[in-house]
Amino acid sequence: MGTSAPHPQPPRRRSDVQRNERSLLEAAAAVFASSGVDAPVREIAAAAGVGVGTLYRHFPARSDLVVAVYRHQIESCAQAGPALLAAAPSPFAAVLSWIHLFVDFLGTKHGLARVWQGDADGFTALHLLFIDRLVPVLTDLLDAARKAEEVVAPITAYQLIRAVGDLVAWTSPDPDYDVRRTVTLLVSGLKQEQPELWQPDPAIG
Amino acid sequence: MGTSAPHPQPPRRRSDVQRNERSLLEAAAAVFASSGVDAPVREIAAAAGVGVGTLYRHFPARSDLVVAVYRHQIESCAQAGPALLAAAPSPFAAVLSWIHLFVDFLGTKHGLARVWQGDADGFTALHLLFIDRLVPVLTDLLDAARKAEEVVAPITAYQLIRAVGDLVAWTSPDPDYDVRRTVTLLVSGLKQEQPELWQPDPAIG
DNA sequence: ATCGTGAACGGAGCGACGTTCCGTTCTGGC
DNA sequence: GCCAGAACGGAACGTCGCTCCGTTCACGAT
Repeated sequence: MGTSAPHPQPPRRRSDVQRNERSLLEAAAAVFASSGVDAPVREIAAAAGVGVGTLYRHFPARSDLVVAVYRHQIESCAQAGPALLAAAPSPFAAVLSWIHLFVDFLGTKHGLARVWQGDADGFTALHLLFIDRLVPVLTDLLDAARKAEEVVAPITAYQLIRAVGDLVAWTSPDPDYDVRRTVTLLVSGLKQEQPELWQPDPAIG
Repeated sequence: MGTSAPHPQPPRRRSDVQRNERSLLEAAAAVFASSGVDAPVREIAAAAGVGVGTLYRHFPARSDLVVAVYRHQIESCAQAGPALLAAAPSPFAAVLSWIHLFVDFLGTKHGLARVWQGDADGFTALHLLFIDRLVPVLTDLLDAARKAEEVVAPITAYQLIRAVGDLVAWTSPDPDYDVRRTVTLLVSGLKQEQPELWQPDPAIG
């Protein structure tokens, strides 16, 4: 890492390209909000007044479009990490708060988590963005909480954030189920020495 | 055979109906194992040497077919509950073991959890079977662990089992992620008094 | 054995979807 | 004004879940 190319902007950007990309982003934001991130591609293209071909040229994978739409929200979530750590009464409280910030972000987008790791190869742009931006933030929070001896479970930030993502993925209006409570349960497990798994002796049958 | 009908079956069952149902179940089991529970309906029907119409007549919803295939496994999982409670060194160990039994069951069927609550109305046969059979079992385990003061978090069996289901839903070959570890983390949270959520004062900005 | 009938079958067909492909349009430099 | 080539757009293809209805066939009555 060193003198990385500052801004290798290619020669120019045609005006219609920029206009269409803007239209697509606005349309996608609207459609995502009303119909969820699983909305049909055609619907988004139509809302943008654009052909599906154009949509695919700008955003080859659905997750590319999703990250483009939500990038700034993810960014502000990432930036909230250090701030929370500074303001919270304890590192653990910061971890818990930040995770819930993340949950609120994911929860408001129906089915977002279904995208964030939906691909079989798990190599979507969303996945990458999460790992690049969010995992380091959570790692710092966890390290601080560990240093304060509030967290003892040997779990990586990646494991934790992915678990939360999975939990929130299925957000549905079930009155008997509260994701936030579950997430709190998960996070509170960090305070516990992880128990060994007792297994029945198969020989006893 | 003898008087092999202790249960007064309704009028009668045509032989071809029974034959086709058997074929479908066997084919479904094979296809589920090789291609996951999301396998195309046509593939299952073809493997059974049957038309899709027949498949749908026997199993109107995909989850009906799934429960038919896995019913006995779910059943044995349910029956393992009390046994584990009796044999384990502590009620909490029994809870943890039973949950992992459940995880192993779900984990081996790719995408099973995607079905178990896939419907928008969440009213699938699979959902019902889980609630009817598994939730009571886990409730007993949790009660025992609470009585032993090993579990203090106010979480219902339904919430816990659903959380586990959500976690396992996305089982994918990610070397950096281990569902079992996450589940253990979740369960170990049961030992903790649930923390209050600290929230930053929005006035501070 | 045969026959009639209604339940059971099966696969063509429909609509929705993701994705591709290529003839057409239009931008921007000359 | 002109043109090369980038960008467009939507028809088209393959796949999927699910339905619908003409055909087949099991089985009790005869």
